[in-house]
Amino acid sequence: MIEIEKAYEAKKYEDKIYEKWESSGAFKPKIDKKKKPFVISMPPPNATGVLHLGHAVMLALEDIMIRYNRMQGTPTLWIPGTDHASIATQNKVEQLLAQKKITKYDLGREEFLKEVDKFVKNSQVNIRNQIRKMGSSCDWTRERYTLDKGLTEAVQQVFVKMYKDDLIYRGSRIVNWCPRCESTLADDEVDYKESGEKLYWIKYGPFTLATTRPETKLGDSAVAVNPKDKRYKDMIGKKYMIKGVLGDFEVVVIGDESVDMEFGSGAVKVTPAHSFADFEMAQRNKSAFKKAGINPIKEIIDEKGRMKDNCGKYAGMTTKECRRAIVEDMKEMGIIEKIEDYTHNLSICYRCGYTIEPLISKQWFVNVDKPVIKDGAKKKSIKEKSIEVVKKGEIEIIPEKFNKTYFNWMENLHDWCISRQIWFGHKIPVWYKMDEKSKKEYEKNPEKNRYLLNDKEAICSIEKPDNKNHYVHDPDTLDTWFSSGLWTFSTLGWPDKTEDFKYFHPTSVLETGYDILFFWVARMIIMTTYTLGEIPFKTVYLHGLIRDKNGKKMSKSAGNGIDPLEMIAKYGTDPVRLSLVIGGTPGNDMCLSEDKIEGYRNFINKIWNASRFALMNVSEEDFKKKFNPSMAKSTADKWILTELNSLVKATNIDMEKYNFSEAGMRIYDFLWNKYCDWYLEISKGDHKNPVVLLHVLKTTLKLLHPFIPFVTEKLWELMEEKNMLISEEWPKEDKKTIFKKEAKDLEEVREIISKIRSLRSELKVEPAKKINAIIYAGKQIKLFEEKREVIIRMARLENLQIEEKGKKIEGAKLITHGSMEVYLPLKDMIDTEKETKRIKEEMAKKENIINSISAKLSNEGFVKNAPKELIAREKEKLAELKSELAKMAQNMV
RNA sequence: GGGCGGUUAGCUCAGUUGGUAGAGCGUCUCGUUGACGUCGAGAAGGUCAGAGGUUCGAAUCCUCUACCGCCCACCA
Repeated sequence: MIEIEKAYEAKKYEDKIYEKWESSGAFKPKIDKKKKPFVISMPPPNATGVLHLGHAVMLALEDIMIRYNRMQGTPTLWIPGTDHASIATQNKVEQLLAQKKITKYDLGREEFLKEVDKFVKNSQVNIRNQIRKMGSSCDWTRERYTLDKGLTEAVQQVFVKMYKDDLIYRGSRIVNWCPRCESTLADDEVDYKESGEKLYWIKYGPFTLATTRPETKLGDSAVAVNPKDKRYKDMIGKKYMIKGVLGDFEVVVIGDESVDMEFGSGAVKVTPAHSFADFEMAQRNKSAFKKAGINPIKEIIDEKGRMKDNCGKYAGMTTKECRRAIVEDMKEMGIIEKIEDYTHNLSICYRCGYTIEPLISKQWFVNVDKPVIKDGAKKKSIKEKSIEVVKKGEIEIIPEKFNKTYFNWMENLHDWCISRQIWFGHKIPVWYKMDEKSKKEYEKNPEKNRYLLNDKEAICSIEKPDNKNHYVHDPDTLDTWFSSGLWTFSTLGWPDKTEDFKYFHPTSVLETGYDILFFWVARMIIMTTYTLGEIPFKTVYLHGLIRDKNGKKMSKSAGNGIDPLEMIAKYGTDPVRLSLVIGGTPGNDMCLSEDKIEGYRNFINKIWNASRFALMNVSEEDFKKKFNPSMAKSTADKWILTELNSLVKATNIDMEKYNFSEAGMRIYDFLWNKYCDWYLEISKGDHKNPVVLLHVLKTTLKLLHPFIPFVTEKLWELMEEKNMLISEEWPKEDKKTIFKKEAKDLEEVREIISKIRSLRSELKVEPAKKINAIIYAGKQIKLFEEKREVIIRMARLENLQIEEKGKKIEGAKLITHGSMEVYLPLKDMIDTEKETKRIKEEMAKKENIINSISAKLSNEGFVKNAPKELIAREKEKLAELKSELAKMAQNMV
């Protein structure tokens, strides 16, 4: 007999329990080549900072999978780590420096990177603590960081391999450029924001055309029209002189299908150097430009978003300033016809929100269409291969609906721009040969003198080329997703052929939010199938976004955010985990409120108190007894064991199908509504069986452990178990604990008690008032005799008479259950009028059901086509209802 | 513009091969019964968005409509 506190206090135990797990080595798998391991690479949080709910739900779900598999006896590995998140982190540090009025240029590259490292080290300490707070059972001895030496080597090796395969090339193309970050961005790193702008109608030689960006007129080289457009058809191929604010200039008219005849005047000015659509149009119409002798590319905006020197008096202005000035000048010249309000989508940087400036720049790209992966006689592009592994089912995406999204994205993938003009990140392993003079010149200002990097004299190599020539390292760093694309295998020691790599790769599950399916998941598939020729993971499980109570996105500005750490401090980790898992289905967003967390805190306390009761009722001696099915004595024992067995069975199915919410709910229901409300209550009477009481509880604790590891582990410890629960064996089905007859019997007792309770409540008989009851139990007389004490106590009876059968008892209320009858002599306690009304309503309800079932049974089609079992069940139900209805009439006063 | 998804109790959502609907929270009534008031007992509450179709039978499958949401593309 053990006495514990009345309420569970999470704060007192959680940190200690975590420490105990970690120091015991339970998080570290033992490599056993006879067994297939279960592996998850934790999506590495950005090294920028604090844990939010997105991380919390990720950690909760992954820890559930990990603990479940570990308890199955599978060697289980969960690798934690952090991502350097180049742009995000660099921006963050720049912001911090800005508070001290320092820019990165003040510090210089080297010093700035030292600052970033300091910041990252600090963040990592926080992140580690926060991951621990969530109870995550990951293997810290294998923790990795994308800028680790080993991972950096992996990145360089893959780059070199791609370079040798001619998959990587350096080229001048139009790119998304963020003038604030002064870097390129990948297509999917661009966000769009609706913005109220102006549409300027400009007189343009023989045309009038509409534009939102009059300042780009300085870079125009053509006017495009739709070849089907009768108005302009004859002008295609001709050259025109256009009056401009800096004097006249020449354009050629090109015909392009993409021009919308309905929009504006149907004629578009073309600025290939500063618009994606225009760039593509120029490429499609190369010959027209050539014929006209016009160079399509006229660059007018620089990397800082300012007008270039070729823009005369506008040179040096930002594009915005230039627009204002140029519109004024155009007005003066009388070439502005009208200005309209216009709303459209502005492209902005996903990291800093600054307006994107498309411009032409020399960058490194990955060719996604070049056939390079050998597949039998054929060769496949990385894009094709990545589509194939999902199509063939080698990788399964949960929920399935994201397959389509994935294919759609992959199929439309363009060459991936991987170079970033960011200081923080993996340097591109390319070296440029230069003479001494150029090198000196270059090094004075690498940012500005990039043009000196001659890629015809470039060498791709991890080490600096070692000879007498002068070499300059490529100043750029790689897109952060390049390195995270290697995450599943770079963390396992690749390119070294380590034991870890050989044993644990490919990983089992990749669990993450659907919002980074493209950013990360798709890139891991690309990079891994290309580099290793194998998939990175077998299953992708995508969770949804966490929203607030009203389904709104949580954000700082809206003030509706919930801080997981604050909730943990208030309620404990277990409730936070449960509230993030229950009610969530893969791929769907989920609402979270503090109420919900509080509700699960109550559940945790319920478990604590159920255990408290059990511990108080189990003697020293009983503790030592090992449960076996023959110890089940009473009907209640057999019922709860049968229920437990089906719980175990259903839970296992749910866990295998990744239905964690269902699994959690089912265990919740079992513990609260079956174990506590019935079995435990019954146990307070004559039929106490401490061994079963404890066995059922302990099995339930095991099932709950992946969901709520802390409280279950604490209780396990209190039960004086030697092993920690984290390393216990997961419950299996045991057919010997199925007692069909007894389980059904107890359900009948439960039903009778519920019906008496319900009637008492309907008739407003106070709980304190004890009443008499007579049960005609028929064949079940023995069962009801056995359960006499339970019925009296739980239905709050004074006297209970149990007979096999008997006469009607006049004036007593009748409850029926099957062929059983229960009479409650309540004559004096009832409001007759209300009671008559109630009975009439109930009888009407019953009649309705009877009618619909009879209709069904007299329907030829139903009888012919429905399964026999169903028909039999319906018939039985009908008979029962009819007899109950007949008996109900007796209750009419 | 292209694609995907949603619409079930007051709220948040389950519903697994089609067999007349479930949970949590909230609401109402009652209750200091030997673990728990972070509790217990009981109750009310739904034409499963609308219309049509397939079927003996539809929340579930098909078509259309309405409203909501997301992703992708981005038009000057």
